Amino acid sequence: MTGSSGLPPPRPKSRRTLAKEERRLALISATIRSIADFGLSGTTIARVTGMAGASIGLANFHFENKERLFEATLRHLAEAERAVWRRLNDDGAPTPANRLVALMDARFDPEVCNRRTLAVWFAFWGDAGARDIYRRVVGARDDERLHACVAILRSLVQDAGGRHRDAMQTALGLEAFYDGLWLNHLLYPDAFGRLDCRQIALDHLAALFPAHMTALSTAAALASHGV
Amino acid sequence: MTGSSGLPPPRPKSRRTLAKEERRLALISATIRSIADFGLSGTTIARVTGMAGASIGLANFHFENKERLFEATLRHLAEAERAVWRRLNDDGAPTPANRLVALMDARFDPEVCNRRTLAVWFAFWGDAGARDIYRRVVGARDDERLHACVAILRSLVQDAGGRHRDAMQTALGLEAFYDGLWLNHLLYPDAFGRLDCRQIALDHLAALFPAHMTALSTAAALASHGV
Amino acid sequence: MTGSSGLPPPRPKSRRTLAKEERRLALISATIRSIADFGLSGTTIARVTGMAGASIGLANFHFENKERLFEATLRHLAEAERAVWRRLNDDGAPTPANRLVALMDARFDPEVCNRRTLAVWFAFWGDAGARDIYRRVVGARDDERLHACVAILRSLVQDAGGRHRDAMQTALGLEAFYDGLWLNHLLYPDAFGRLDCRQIALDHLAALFPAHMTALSTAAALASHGV
Amino acid sequence: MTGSSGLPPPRPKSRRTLAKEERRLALISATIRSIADFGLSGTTIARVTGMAGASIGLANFHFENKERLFEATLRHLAEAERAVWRRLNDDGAPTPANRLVALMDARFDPEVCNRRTLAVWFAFWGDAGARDIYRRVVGARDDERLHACVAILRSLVQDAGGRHRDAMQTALGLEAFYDGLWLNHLLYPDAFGRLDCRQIALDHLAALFPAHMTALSTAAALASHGV
DNA sequence: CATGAATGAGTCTTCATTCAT
DNA sequence: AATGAATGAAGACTCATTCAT
Repeated sequence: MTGSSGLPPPRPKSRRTLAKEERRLALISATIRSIADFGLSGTTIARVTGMAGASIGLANFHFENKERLFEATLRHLAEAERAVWRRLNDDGAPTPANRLVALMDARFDPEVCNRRTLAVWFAFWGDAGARDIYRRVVGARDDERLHACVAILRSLVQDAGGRHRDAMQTALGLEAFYDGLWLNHLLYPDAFGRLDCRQIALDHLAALFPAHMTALSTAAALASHGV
Repeated sequence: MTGSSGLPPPRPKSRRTLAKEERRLALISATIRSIADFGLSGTTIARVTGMAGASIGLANFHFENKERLFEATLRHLAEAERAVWRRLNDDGAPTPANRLVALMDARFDPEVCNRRTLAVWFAFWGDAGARDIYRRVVGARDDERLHACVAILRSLVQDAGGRHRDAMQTALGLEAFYDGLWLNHLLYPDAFGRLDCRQIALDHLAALFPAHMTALSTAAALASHGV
Repeated sequence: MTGSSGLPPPRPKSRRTLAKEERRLALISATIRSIADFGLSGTTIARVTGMAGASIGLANFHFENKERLFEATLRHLAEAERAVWRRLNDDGAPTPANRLVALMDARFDPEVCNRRTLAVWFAFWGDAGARDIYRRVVGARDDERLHACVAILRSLVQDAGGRHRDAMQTALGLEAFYDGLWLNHLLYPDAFGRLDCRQIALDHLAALFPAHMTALSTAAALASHGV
Repeated sequence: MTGSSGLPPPRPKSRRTLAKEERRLALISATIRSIADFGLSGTTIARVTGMAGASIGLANFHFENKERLFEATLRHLAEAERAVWRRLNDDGAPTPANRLVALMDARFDPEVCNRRTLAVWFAFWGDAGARDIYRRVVGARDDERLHACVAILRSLVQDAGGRHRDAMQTALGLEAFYDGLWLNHLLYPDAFGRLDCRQIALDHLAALFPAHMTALSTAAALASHGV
C-alpha cells in the first residue's frame, strides 16, 4: 500500500537502523529508571536489560561497556536539557532578562526537572568514580551553560554600569542555587515541588535584579504559561 | 569481682573502652576517606579495614554490618557538624542576625565543608539505596536545623512585620542555596573555594535582608575572624 | 534450466564457486593469522571474520561450526605441506638419500616452516581439546609421512645390511628432532633461524648416516639452491 | 600432651601457615591436572577449585589472578625439574660426560617427563598469549639450562681440541631434540614411551660423541639403575 | 579482642550460534 | 550469499559475611 508503485522500498534498511536506535533509546531509558529506583550501584546490566525487555548480551552489543552505556545516558540527558533551553530561549523575546529567565526555566522544565533525571545527575555527582565520567561527558556542556549565563548577566548589568568580575560570581551563585533547589526537590519532592522551586528561583532573580523586576515578572508570567 | 585480689586493676576497662572507641573512630575515618576517594560502591570492607590498618574481621566485629558502619559514619559526621554549629552559635552575640550567620557559618566551617565530608553527604544523597539510610539516620537532624532556621527567620522578620508562611519558604531556599554551594565546592573546588562559597552565601543573606545589612556585615566580620 | 534462454550465462556458476572458494580461503587465512597472533583461545569468530573483512554470520555460513573452521584450517595447512614435500621429492634424484633430505627439507621450507604455520600446529598440539581435532584431521597424514620415512630408511640401510626394527626407531627420532627444531624456531626465532634449523637437521642426518655422507652433502647442496 | 610443659605451642600459627601452603599446592596441582585433561582454555577457575575441593573464591584469594595462578604453576614445575636435575647431577661422578647425561636424564625422569607435566609445558608453548607468560616466568630457567649444557660441552670437547662456536649450536640442537621427544611422548605415549625417549636421546649423545662413548655408556648404565 | 582463610552469590563481560531480513 | 542484531550460557573476578583459631 505504501509503495506499490515503482519506488523500491528504502524502508527495510532504515527500519533496521531505526530499530537499532530504538533499542539504544530503550536501554538508555531503562538505565535512567534503574538509577532513579535502585541507585548507581544497584544498576546492573541484568537489571537494565531486563527493564528494557532485552537480553543481557544486548547491552554490551549496543554499548561496548557499562561505562559507555552510562556515558550515552548522560549525553542523552544533557542533550535533552540543552534542547529544552534552546526552545525556551528561542520562544521568548530576546532581551537579557528574558534569556536569564529562560535559562532558569530550562532548569525547572518538567522534562528536565523530574525525579528520574535529577536522580541520575546526583548519582553521578555523588560517586567519586562516576564523577570523572560525568566531567568527561557533560563538563563542557556545563561550561557552556555557565558562560551563557555570564554573557547574559553582563549585557543585563551593562545598562546599569555593573562590574564585570561580579558577573562570573553571580552566575556561579545562580547555578549553585538551582543545583541546591534540584537537590531538595530530589530529596523532599513534597516540600520542594517543581513549581515551588521555580518560584523560589524567580524570587531570587527578582531580589538580585530589582531594576529589571518588571521585565522579569512579565517574562516569568509569559514563561509560566507554557508550563 | 573482676580482679581476684582487692585492688581493681588501674582502669583496664576504661583503657579497653578507649581502645575500642579508637578503633571505631579509625574505621569511621577510613570509611570517610574511602568514600571520598573511591565512592560508595568503591568502598569495601577490605578497603576500609586496610586503610585503618585493621583486619577484615574487625569491621564486622565493631560494626555488625556494612550498613551499620555507614550509619555510624553518618552519625559521626552529623554530630561533628552539629557541634560546630553550637560552638559558633554560643560564641557570637545572640541576636537573630548573628544566629542566622552562625547557621550559615557552620555550613562553611573547614571542619564541615571539606572535600571528604561533602563527598560523604553527596554520596548518600546521590544513591537511591543510600538515600534511605541517610534519611533514617540524619533526617531528624536536618529537620532540626531547618526549624532552627525558621525560628530565627521569624524572630528576625517579626520586627519588620513579616509573613509567617514565608519564613519556611525562605529557610528552605537558604538551605538549598547552601547545598548548591556545597555541591559546586565538591565538583569544582578551584572555582568554588570554601571562602568563596561563604562569601556568596553572606552576600545572599545581605540581599535577602537589607534591613539587617549592617548587623549581618558586622556579624560576618566577627565570624570571619575565627576562620 | 538455469537461464530461461538458451545460452547458459558465461560462467556465473564458476565465478560464484570461485568467490565462494575465495571466501573460504580468506577465512582460513584469517584463522591462521589469528591463531598465530592471539592463540587458539583468543581466536573468536568475530575476530576471524573481522580480519577477513567479512560479517560474523559468514563464518557460520561457510563453515557450519567453529570446529569445522578449525578442521578446514588444519586440512589446508596439511595439504600445503604435503604439496611442498611432493614437489621437493619430485625435483631431486630419486635415491634414498635424496628422498630423506627432501623429507627434511619439506619441514624447513619457508612455506611450511614459518611463524604462522608453526603457531597453528603447536596451538593444536598444546591444547588437550584441540589435540583430538588434530589427530582426527591430520593424524593419517602424519602417519603417511612417518611411514614414508621408514621406507626410505629401510632402503637406505638395506645396502649396509641394517636391522629392520631400527628403521622405525630412527624415523621416530628424526621426526621428533624436526619437531623440536620447529618448537625452538617458534619460541626463539632469533636464536633458531629457519636455515639454522635446516643446517642442524642436515648435520644430524650426516652424523646418523656417515656412509651416505657424500651423497647427503651433495643432495643438501642441491636442495639449498632452491631455498 | 605435645606441650604440657612450659613451652608455648608455636604450632597453631605454623599449622595455619602450612595449611595455607597446602592449599596453594592443592590448587597448583589441580591446575596441572586440569590443563592436562582439558587444555589451557578448558581450565577454568571453577574447574580448578572444584578439583581441589575448594570454593571458587579461594583461587582468587590465594592467587590474585588466574594469570598469577598459572605463573605459580609454571614456577612450581620449573623448580621441580631443576631439583631433579640437581639431584642427578650431584649423585653422579663429576665428569663432563656424566653431567651431560645427568642433564639429559633430568629431562626424562618420571617426575619431569610425564603426561601431566608435559601437557602444561606444551599448553603454554602452544598458545600465543600463554607463551608470553611462559617466557616471563621460565625463560631465565631455560637459559640457565642451556648455558649449563654449553659449559659441559665445552669442557667435554676441550680435551679433543673442539671448536667453541659449535658448543652453542650443539647445545641448541640437543635441547631441541629433547623437546621433540617430549612432544612425541605427549602426542603418542605408546609409540614414544618415556624410556624409549631416554634411549633415543642416549643413542644420540653416543653418536655425537663417539670418543666419550664408553664413559657415556657407563654413566647411562649407572643412571638407569636409579630409574 | 583480633585474625584471616573460606564461602558463594552476584556482577560484568565474552562469544558461539541463531535467524529475520 | 550475506548481514548483523539478538540470545544466553559460561567465564573471571568481587566482596560481604562467617567462623575456627
